[in-house]
Amino acid sequence: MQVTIKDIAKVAGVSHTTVSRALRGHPSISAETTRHIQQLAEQMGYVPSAVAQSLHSRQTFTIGMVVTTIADPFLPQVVEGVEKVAQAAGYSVFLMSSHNDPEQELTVVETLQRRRVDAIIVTASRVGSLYGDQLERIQVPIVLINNQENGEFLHSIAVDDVQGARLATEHLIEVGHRRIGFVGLLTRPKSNVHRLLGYQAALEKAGIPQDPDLIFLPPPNDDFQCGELALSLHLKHQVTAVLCYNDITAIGLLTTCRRHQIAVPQDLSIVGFDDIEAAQYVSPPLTTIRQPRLRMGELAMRMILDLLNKKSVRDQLLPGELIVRESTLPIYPN
Amino acid sequence: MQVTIKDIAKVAGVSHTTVSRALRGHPSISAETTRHIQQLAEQMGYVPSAVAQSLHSRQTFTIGMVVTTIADPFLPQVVEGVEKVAQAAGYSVFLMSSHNDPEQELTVVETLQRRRVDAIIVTASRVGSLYGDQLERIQVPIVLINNQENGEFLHSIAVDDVQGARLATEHLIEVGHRRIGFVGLLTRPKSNVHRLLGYQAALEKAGIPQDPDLIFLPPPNDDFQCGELALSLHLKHQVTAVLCYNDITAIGLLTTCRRHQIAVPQDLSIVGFDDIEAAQYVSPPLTTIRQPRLRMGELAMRMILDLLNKKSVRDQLLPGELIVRESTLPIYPN
DNA sequence: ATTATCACCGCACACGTGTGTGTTCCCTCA
DNA sequence: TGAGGGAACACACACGTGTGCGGTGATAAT
Repeated sequence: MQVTIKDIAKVAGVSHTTVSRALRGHPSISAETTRHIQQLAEQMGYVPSAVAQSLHSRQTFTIGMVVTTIADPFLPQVVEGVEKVAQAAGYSVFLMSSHNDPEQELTVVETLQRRRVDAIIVTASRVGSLYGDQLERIQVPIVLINNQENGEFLHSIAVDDVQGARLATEHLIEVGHRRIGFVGLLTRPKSNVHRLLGYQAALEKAGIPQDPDLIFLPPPNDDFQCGELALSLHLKHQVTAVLCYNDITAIGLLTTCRRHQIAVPQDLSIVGFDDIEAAQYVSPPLTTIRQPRLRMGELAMRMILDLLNKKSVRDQLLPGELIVRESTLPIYPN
Repeated sequence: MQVTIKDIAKVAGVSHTTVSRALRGHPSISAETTRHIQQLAEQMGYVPSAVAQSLHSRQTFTIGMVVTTIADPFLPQVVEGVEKVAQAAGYSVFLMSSHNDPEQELTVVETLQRRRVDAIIVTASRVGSLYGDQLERIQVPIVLINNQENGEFLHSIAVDDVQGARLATEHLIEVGHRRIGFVGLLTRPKSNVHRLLGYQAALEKAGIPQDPDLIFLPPPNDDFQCGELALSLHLKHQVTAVLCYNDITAIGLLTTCRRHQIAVPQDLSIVGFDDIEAAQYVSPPLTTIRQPRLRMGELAMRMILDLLNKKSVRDQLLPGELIVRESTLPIYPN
């Protein structure tokens, strides 16, 4: 059984009110009594109940972090950033997985309501169209990270997919490629379109005619398998370089290339997106667009804190960063 | 402002007691009233307060999941398993990082006490010697996953490091290797020793004399860098195969080999431990010992549930599984 | 000596929910 | 017709903490 302020009060021979005030340093309690009670609390191993405090103060100092699955290699760093800032500010994080299952998503939202979280962060979900109605009912701030729907009524932090994809494509053009393929993923509708737009913008700016055959949208599938299927871009359409929707897809393509004796980057250059951990470990190490995952998590939580303090915030669109490794090579090395 | 049972009571013209009972289907409330109130609750968007319920019932249906950092590639799957079982059982998970910082570890433990979590799961920490005293004070069940200290008073789930390392070493011996190196990590004292024991047991069983020079314990460092440093085993001591403490270390070694034009597996065979995601993506794909991470998380949470139900539980030592990929090769291919 | 001032502390209630113990009303049966 | 009983609900309190307000005693001011 846990020690309460009443227990301390009984031992100290005062009311629980006095104990409460002494522990919080209230000025109307004499210095001596305060010291005595604090010492007593220490001795008795008193730990205040956040539950009772929450009931009274109507804040829980908890936030809900909703992910599809924490096993997605993109997410751990984001969560790390969120947790870091949250902990420093005295908040704790409920981690909840939705698994892209509509029923579980509803359960998650309902659970967060029951738990009276002070705010919610949602990553890479199709929130907005699916269970946006549910979310609007909730009275707490919500921040979306890389969401796949336009929810204007909510706050968001996202990477600039257009700029990132353009940067990657420009890199390929710069080193001499002209037949450049794009591998998209239909499971991420919004950012897929944006990355495609960035790819096209770079081509257009360079005066390279667009060829619809070079845009490959595999049927919804495992990200890795989508990359494997994309080999046809090289075999059928003779592209010399490919921009993949993300690193997993790029690694899938990379793996298939090895199996088919296609040398990367000599025969085919490959660029990914995200810069997950594994990107630097594959061989050849993957050229990619880095998303500042840790910072995105930190920013999301900072935004939450601002919202809770009634400060005004504005949505953030963060630039991607080109990380040149060894999976891309000038087509005509000089 | 959230709807409470009192609000419903006012609208329905009954006491809040009746509302409470109606919503829980108490038999002493008439069927008609029950139906009416439940319908009213639905309409008014009532969501019960877990905070108030916790205060009354003295259970929070939350558990604390303590990790060093969620960015460790070993952990996401474990957390996934925990969260999955927890959610199905109506529990929510607080994710807390300790960052191997003693001060933060204390903060974390104190926070979990304040939050009145029903149980705690700790992964791969030096718990027991460091802040074990703190943990013993807590009255809730604690389960450790792959802990690095012997805390006999606590419950644990761990992979069989001895068996796993023996399995890996036997594999190398079986394909013809006799000069086999071992790369350990001093940052994980307990499992490091166990894996070393497994390695030695396999050598002994095969009648291969032990050579202290082949056991390499790099100074505490980044796991990846430890792998890089281990190249000396090959350069100085002519080993033909190396068992690395974990996959990150193995990948570090792999990367350095590529840089030094050492062909893997032709010149050097490498075995890792853990089977993290990246292991299958590197080239050559890494032969390793798989830890059933998802299942370990599930088992940990199931054990928690059993403990909360006063069932007796026993510690689990799970076998590792040899995953043969392409980083190991017979020394004399036939 | 009476009142004002002040330091210090306790009473009572609130937060939202759940439960033991009444309490009321109606019906039944001797 | 009165007692007994049961159905249906309300009262009051508890969980642990925090706070407005009022009270007590001592000292200072008039």
